[in-house]
Amino acid sequence: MSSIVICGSEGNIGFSEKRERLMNKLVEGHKHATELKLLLQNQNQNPPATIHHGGGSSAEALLITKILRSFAETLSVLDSPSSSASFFLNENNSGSQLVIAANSTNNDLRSEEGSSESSKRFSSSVPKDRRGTYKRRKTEETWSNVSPTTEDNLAWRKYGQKDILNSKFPRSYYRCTRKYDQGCKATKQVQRIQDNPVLYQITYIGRHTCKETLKAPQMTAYLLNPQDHHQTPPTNAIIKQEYPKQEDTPSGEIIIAEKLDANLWSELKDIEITNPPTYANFSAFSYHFCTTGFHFDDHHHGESHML
DNA sequence: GCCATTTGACCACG
DNA sequence: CGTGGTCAAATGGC
Repeated sequence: MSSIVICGSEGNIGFSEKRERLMNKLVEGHKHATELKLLLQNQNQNPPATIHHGGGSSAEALLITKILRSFAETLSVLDSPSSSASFFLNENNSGSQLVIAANSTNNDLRSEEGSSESSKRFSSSVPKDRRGTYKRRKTEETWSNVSPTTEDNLAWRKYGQKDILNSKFPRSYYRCTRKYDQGCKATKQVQRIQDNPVLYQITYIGRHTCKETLKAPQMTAYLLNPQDHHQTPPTNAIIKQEYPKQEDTPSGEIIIAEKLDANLWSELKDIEITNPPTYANFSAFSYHFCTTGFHFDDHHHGESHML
């Protein structure tokens, strides 16, 4: 199962309710599978020598991995705009993810609703010296995916968080840790999907121009094959992860999902390594659809959003 | 004390 | 003028 393309259908309006129920069921299933997986892991990790990454005896773990992946994929598909987006399975890192090839009319994380919070700290009326004028970049290569985890094994530094209009969850802004070292302009935005808080919509803006070091060498193999660089989004693999915690984690399930995903990843490595062609094909395929020249004109496309 | 995150303020843009 | 993206002082963890 390397790549899946689901070409968007047209307005399935009457389906919203069914879809919601479906999603609930799927989330539930995902949760159960997660628990099962953790159970298995615990069993297998008790023995002193846990040399193997991720733990878990291969057969069961693999199976659960697949199950979880199926859930994640299905959820992502359901959770995606019914318009003209395409979805791809992206296995480059932490478990299963769907890459949504941004289409020209929509690009963002916006979608959600119900805002309102104002936790002002203390209003310091002291005017701050104003930092140099900064330009907001307008056209950058962007791509996004939906994932049960915010983790992607890339080195990011959080530099901001914003409450978004009509969004229940804030959006977090990350930049590459090498921004100042190496002038890397990659950034990403992470936002929890309102109708399905188990999932995060992660939008990457700009690709890494830095040379990163590897944190987990094995991961590199996956991240990208250098050969296809017609448009290589998140090129290099990374090193360290800078955000050990989730943006907002109201319930424990997300954490579980994340933990799980880390393990998923290590297991997926095995899968992929034994199946190099699969990955290669997938990789080329997926990235082929990544967007360039994206505009930050969110305000206009209220209709295209994740439900 | 250093470094990453938080968070209010500032700024670009529609 | 409202909204979202970025900056940098304040804060917190190690």
